[in-house]
Amino acid sequence: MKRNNFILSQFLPYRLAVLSERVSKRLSQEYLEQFGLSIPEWRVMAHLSRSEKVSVRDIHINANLEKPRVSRAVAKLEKSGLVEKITSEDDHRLVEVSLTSAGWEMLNSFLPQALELEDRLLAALSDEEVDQLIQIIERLHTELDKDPKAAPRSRLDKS
Amino acid sequence: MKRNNFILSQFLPYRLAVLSERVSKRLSQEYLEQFGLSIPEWRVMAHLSRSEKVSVRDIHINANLEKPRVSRAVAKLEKSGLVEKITSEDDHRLVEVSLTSAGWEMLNSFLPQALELEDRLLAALSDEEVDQLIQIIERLHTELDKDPKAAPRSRLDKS
DNA sequence: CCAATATCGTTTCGATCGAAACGAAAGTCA
DNA sequence: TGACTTTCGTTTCGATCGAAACGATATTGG
Repeated sequence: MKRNNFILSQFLPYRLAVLSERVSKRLSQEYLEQFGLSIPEWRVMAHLSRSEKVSVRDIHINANLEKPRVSRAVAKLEKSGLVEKITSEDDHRLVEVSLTSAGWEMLNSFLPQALELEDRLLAALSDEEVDQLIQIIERLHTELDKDPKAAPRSRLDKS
Repeated sequence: MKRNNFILSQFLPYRLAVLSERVSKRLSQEYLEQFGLSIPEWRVMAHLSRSEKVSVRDIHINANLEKPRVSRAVAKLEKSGLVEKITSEDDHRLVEVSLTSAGWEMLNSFLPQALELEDRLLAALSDEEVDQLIQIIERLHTELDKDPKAAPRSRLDKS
């Protein structure tokens, strides 16, 4: 019956989860209201903003979504006309996903809002703190990379 | 068809989500394997480590879990004998949730592991960086507090 | 006192989840 | 070539999710 001094609200994994959920919820509220998109659907759209003719697997890797989630999100986006699916000529297993013009309209309308929300958040930090945050996140990932039991990190764009 | 320069992997909400999910997954792997607990169940246990005779509502507020999740987690924990539910004498609507001795055993066995995993992560950072991270998280929350459309923050323990 | 309202925890319901199985298509290698 | 393996995207299946409705209890206000 030993009493412990563990404090959930000061526990790093919990802290990260709470902040992340709060930020995500705030953002998803917008694209849900305005475009009826779910989180996986938004991720797919956001990823497509940089790449055309992308496979499901590519989205899976780069948008941190499990394969079934991508498959379902893409299917829904296709149904609502934001995205187009074409089976690749070269490899009939592959599907080439790309934005339709309606998809581009959605992004052109929403990306500025997304960036504005990010800016508003980051405005709470000094320039140095922003750098620190990014560096800290990177360090934590690097530490996880060493842990064989941690999920491998999706190859993130290094810029 | 305007091309945009939005980069998902550099977008703060996404960055936070990816890191948080990776950390959570790594940790939950352990308590799932060792004790068969889900994330909500672990959160309930962790919160109970500091408080006895807690209501469902209290857990809901302090462990960042929706009411149905708490209700289900507590029911499952009761079934597996880690937790006890007693309807309050004073207010028959209230349920007093508390740890059983088996529950304490679980925590005594697992909390050190949880803290060790946290330590391993934080070892990647200097002491200053740890402080910075905590301060940055706090600042971002404070910024969200100003946003009327953001979910209100669970009253977190201020220490 | 009693009606109206508020609060607590559970349950319902339709939606979403991911691990695993799957069929289809390519790649490998003897 | 032809069996075997690998890869791709989808689908199945049982589990979990949260918004809303719910019954039960407590509180409020006239």
